[in-house]
Amino acid sequence: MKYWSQFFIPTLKESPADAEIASHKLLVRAGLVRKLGGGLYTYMPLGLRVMQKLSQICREELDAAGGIELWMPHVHPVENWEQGPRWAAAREIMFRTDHAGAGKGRSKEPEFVLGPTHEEVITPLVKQEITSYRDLPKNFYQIGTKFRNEIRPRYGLMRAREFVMMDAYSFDANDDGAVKSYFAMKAAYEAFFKRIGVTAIAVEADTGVMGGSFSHEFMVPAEIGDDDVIYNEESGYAANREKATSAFVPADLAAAAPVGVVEEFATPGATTIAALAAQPYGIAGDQQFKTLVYMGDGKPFLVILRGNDDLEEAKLGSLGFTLFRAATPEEIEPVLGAKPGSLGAVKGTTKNPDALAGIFADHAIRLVGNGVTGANKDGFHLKNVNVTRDLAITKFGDFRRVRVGEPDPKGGRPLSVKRGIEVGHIFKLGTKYSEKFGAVYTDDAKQNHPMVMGCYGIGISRTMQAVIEQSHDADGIIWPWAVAPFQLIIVVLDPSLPETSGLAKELGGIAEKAGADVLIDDREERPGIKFKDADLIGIPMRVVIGSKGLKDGVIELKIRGQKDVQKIPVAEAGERLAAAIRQASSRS
RNA sequence: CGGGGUGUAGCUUAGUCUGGUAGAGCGCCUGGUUUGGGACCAGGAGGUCGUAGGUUCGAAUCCUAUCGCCCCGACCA
Repeated sequence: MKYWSQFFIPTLKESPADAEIASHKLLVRAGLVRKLGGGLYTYMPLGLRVMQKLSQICREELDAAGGIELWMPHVHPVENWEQGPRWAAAREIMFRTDHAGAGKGRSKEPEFVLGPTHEEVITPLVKQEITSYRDLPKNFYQIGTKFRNEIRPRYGLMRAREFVMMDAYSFDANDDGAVKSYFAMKAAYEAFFKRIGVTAIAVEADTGVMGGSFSHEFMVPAEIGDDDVIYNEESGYAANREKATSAFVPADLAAAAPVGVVEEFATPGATTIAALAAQPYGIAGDQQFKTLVYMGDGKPFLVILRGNDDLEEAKLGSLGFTLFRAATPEEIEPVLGAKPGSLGAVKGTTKNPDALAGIFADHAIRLVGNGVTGANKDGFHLKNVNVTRDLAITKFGDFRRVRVGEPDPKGGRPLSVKRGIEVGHIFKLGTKYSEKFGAVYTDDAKQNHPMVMGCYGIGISRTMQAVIEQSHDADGIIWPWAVAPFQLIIVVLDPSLPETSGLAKELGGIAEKAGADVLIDDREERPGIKFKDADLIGIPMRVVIGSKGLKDGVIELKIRGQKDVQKIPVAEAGERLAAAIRQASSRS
């Protein structure tokens, strides 16, 4: 039981100037957080209580799923990262210590980094501690601070430089076990989000810099989300746009027969798909091949798409390059022999084919069959280019961005899109890290194998904001019961009177016994301020004790977000309140 | 890192174009009247106008540099 006057809940009437979205404004207005700098926040007493509740529920669900909690350092020797598989890609977002040596009597200071996640720490630890199949599987987790020097922090806690995350790492003897661990975690995540009263849907996701073989993200549907979820409600298909695919290209599509010899024609000034589609050429986008040049680990490679399709850049991650980016015109010309706008991949037209790391084609170009592409000669294109005869494709793959309305891959129904906030992510990693760090075990036939890993994250602080984004109204936050900083607020309208303050204390005690965290607003403020504040900070259950009500022998009980107010005789108040609390607790 | 915007009291801001005593609301302090949905009256404290240079008789205002913050893009839990 806390008294408002002795606690610290600095609420604000006005929204801070630097907040744009509802949840960010409410975080600040309700006194949950205060900003130190971009992406750096103090969790104020009320916000900390929510974080602690989220952490505890997360802990309980992971423990139930077999997780083992530990605590790893946030400061990592840089060597761990240099040894790991993703240093090149991850270093950009990592905070690093000064490497200078002066002043401490050493020729060179050791270099440290602040941990953005902990694969590079847990894997060497497990290598050291676990060597036998008898000790597998194991799933370790921690709940703590993560550091990422985000280029652009955003929306309060939504993308912060320092944030609180649960991260878990599973180690299995074989792939079947790893799949089992993965789906046990998926179930634990679903239980967690259900308990905290948040709608979060699991969607197929790209594995990104983390690597690994498959992955799901947990998305809270919200307009302000950073991600597009492509889905069909009926079939149950849901995927991040980066990963989403469609049945747009039939799997059994036959290869198109050639229609004639490849022929060069002049296209002065026409350097875009649209320009070729216009007069005088009139070549529709779906009759063109689009040739893009990328650099993969320093070597150029080509991506061929249907003319009117867009590249989904994240899908290039499946090609296995550690780092890739679009090539610059200066890099393109020596390889292909032309500037962007006249590029193609027809055999014999590339200036320096040996420089290429590969030619990768999206399946959809098979729909083009015979089409037009750049001649690798500025101002010229080729027609009658046949996919199988004329293009030396290294590998076909899914590289195009899906479009809304295309048939979903599960049932052929039209795909839709909505925005989502990524609050959790699970990866089946495979042996990427265990091989790099030598985390092997010996099986019952004395054979050594790398452990098969999975890794899992829930953004606890981001989830707190996602809850607000999903659950608020014009007056303020509406906390789900399980994560509310306090579940019951007792508003004492005349706190100086012994009968009101005495009754508040008595009812508060009863409510606590029934399982609620209780806040008593005992401030000497006008009623309006107290009601507004109670709504703003979003306490789910409210009792009002005032001398007016006591004259009639009643107190009031109201549920946040509902309109009706129950008047309850003082004599029944304790019992009725306890019952209401038990009911609310059991529902959450 | 590219593009756009912005920095004035604890908070929200006016004033900047067109240089001339820095103004308001909220909050805070004192006194009074109030007291069931962000009260009212009277009085008061609080600002080197992000920072550093420059132009000028004179700079919040014009110029240059620099830093912070916000938004859009590429990345992430």
